[in-house]
Amino acid sequence: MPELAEVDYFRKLWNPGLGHRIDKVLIHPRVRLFRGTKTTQLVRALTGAMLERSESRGKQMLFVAKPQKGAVKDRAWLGVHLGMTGELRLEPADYEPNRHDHLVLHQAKHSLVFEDPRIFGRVLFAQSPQAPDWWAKLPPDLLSSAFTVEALNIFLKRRARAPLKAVLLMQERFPGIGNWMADEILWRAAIHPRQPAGSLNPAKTKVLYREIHFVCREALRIIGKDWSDPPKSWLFLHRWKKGGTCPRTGAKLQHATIGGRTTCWSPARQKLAK
DNA sequence: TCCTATGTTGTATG
DNA sequence: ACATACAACATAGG
Repeated sequence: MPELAEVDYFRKLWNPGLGHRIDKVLIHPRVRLFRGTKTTQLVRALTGAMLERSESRGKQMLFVAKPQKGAVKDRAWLGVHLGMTGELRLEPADYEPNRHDHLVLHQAKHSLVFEDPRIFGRVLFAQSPQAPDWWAKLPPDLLSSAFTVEALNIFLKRRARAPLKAVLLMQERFPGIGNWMADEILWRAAIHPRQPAGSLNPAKTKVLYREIHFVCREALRIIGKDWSDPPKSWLFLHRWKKGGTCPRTGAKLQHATIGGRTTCWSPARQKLAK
């Protein structure tokens, strides 16, 4: 389920483990979640290491651990992506992994668990003095100063013929935006999800930019804090309801597959513009 | 049985 | 080379 705010919520669930040693590392025998990484190296480096800090950027998370005394000096960098069904949990110290638990970090007081039934998620790992490229080269955060209206406009022009719904899902420019956030943003901006990305005038581009900011900021504040629901004034709470109506117009919401994903919009509010 | 699911990626096509 | 579209990945639940 995780997009920008949900990812940050899950990241913070592991906060009680920060500042504590990892005594044991358990890996699911089916290592699909670890594709592209050497699990033996990961287990060796993290065992005995002290979990120092974590960050999230878009849908990616990073956990940094300091190896035990006497071991190599390089930090251990653990990358986590939750895919479609991934979750992080905090469990008791003696926790035994279940069927869908792929990574379990045992500590003295807790176990840090990464569960993912569909295995669309991913774990990355590196041991190096500096953050590895897969972390350092991520696109700028949508709330950072590097994400400007100009940057938005350039990207929209390059993806000119694609529907905006599909474009907002592109992580290379909109890290953290997923299916529900894209629908929420377009609904607020009163833009039809099929509107070609290159067809927005400067005023509409600014509106889109503003709503990207609004949804990212408020989602982090509300959902990212404690998984609270956003207010009823958001599309979020209405979009999957049977016979759901637009909280602004009261008209019936519409659904269709756009950009390969089920999309919800309010036809009374979001009209295709020429 | 068939359809759906808050995501990415490899591949085909233009 | 670049942009776009879509099947594939894997599991559970309606």
